[in-house]
Amino acid sequence: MATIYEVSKLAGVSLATVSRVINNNAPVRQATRVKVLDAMDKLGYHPNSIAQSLASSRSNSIGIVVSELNGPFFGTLLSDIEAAFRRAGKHVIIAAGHSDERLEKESIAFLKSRNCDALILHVEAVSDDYLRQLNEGGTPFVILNRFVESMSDRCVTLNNQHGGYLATQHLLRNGHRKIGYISGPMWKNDAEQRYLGHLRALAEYGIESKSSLFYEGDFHELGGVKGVAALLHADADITAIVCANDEMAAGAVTTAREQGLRLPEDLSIVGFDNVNFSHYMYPKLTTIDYPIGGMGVMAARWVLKHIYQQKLDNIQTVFEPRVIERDSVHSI
Amino acid sequence: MATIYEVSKLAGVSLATVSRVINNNAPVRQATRVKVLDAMDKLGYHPNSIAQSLASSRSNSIGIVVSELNGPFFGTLLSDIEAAFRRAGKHVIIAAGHSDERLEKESIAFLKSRNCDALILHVEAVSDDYLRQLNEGGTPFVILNRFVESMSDRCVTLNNQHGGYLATQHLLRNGHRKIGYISGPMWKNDAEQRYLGHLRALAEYGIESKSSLFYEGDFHELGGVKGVAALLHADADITAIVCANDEMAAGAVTTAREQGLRLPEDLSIVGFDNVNFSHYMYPKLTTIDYPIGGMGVMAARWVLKHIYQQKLDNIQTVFEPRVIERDSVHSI
DNA sequence: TTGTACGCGTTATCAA
DNA sequence: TTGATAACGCGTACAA
Repeated sequence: MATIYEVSKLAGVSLATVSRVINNNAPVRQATRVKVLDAMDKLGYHPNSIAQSLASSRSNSIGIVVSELNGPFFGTLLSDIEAAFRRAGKHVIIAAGHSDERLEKESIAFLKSRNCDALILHVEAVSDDYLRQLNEGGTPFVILNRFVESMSDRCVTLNNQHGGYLATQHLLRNGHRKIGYISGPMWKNDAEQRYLGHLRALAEYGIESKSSLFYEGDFHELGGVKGVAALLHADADITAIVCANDEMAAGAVTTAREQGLRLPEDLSIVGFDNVNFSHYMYPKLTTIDYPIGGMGVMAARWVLKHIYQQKLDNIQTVFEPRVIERDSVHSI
Repeated sequence: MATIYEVSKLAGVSLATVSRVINNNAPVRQATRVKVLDAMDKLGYHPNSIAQSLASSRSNSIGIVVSELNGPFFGTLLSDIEAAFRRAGKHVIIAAGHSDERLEKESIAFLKSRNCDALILHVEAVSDDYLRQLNEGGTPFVILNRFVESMSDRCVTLNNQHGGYLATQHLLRNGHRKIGYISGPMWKNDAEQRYLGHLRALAEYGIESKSSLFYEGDFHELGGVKGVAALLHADADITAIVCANDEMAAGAVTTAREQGLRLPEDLSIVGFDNVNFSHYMYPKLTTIDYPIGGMGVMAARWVLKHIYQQKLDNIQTVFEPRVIERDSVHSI
């Protein structure tokens, strides 16, 4: 690999000048610039990004922590984040936290040890206190899908509560009154918020919530499977169920059908997230759109703006969910 | 951030000794080691991986190129690769090639400029010649899902042809004789191989292929949608269709049902890949398992063994597909 | 078993 | 507008 030194020799200029044309951050006479560019071309020169990093104490890399790398939800998130940074010549280093406190901390430590210029965190298990402490640590970060008081400007969140509200309201408007709810793990903030929204919609219609209509799942298929079973068992005349995410909705749909119910005639179901497979389901799932890709891009823009001084404005931190009407809700 | 220099001062030893205990690649007296470890602890020292890289001309990072970051297929691939490297203290840098020649080349250039120690490539658009040429370029790489003659030991592939064979054979064994085929883009190697396998199974049963039973799709949902429409239009008494991947199968299922067909009674469908949503479908999709996660891990092991000198054996380069029987095939 | 000294390929400061 | 030259933080011969 050719170095900046060889380029400078071939072009007959100094190291410094070559560096200047590479970064074009200082005036260089056009003729000189051309000479340098030519030399770089002839030698097939590419800057060594490691050396650049060491000298500039900047790695041009951004660390991302997500819960899982697979799964439809994080796939679109990562895809959009990667694209945004790639355009800017930055690269992402990705680590999986698996919703586990130890692993999340390990991931963050790992990324920091990689000298990331910034982090984008979708973490669920670590405490707010931990994050506040991390905040003192030098490496700046943005938080996805979670609101921490003292760093509100760096939290990109969905209005989860409103999403939960919309899901239930949609059912209510379609005439349903006996509505089951399959929740995510209540220790997760988004799960709690969605449920709160559900309760609010119910309250608006003067319906009181009953514990027999609630099931706490795991945000995975199995939670949906067990959830319908439990709900149907406890209260056979439920006409609709809202699932706090699409994966559980998938499990719910399958199980309900296996129990002999016609969907959506006998049971309406609405999901949450609008992941890519939700319209491969049968019936196609009515769900709440979670614009995760856009939120990822916004997090990326925050980093680009505040860490790399790009001139960007309109950093939006709160996103609104909306209903995606498909075929899994029956009007009664 | 504390540096190795401060540690050496505090511990009262030389830089070299500190380096030795960090990498523990040279004898250090136990007492000395303890002193150094203590000093590192007191200072909260963490090695600067960038400086390590520059000095050792090794980045401990592996570049991965996949077609898409989202989508169920690549998600599990990336997840397993990341986990494997993470355990070894390496990290991955991921880039999307989008099945486009220019983007694939750009991605590779980008990763090389990041000084990756090795690359794992799932590329479809670049030519074999390009890969052979890349092979001269210094950065070693492993190829996924593609066989290039002169570098066979570094190609981790699925026996796609056998997969195509199995899919059709399964249908044949269930009594189907009029079988449609929705292919991926024939310029893609795996699409071609799968189709060849299909033809071979047909031939074994003495059935000749008809062009009216073939449709070239795009490996996406839309291909399945258009595919069934075309196939059913051309030949109304088809009893089964094999789709060259699960996404197309999803589109096929939906469209067939919209055309009033009962599945699987009126039309059997088999997919390929066994992506995670294939059992969220209705009917649950019978498909061919593509052990993509395991193949990714194997690629990672190759890198660990050959680039990082880990003592690993049993590098398997050819994987075998198998039938996953679910509910989308009807026996006649 | 330990220390010295140089090199890795850049950036950045200061003069010129 | 350009050129010396000192960092950047660490690995690694080579010497002791």
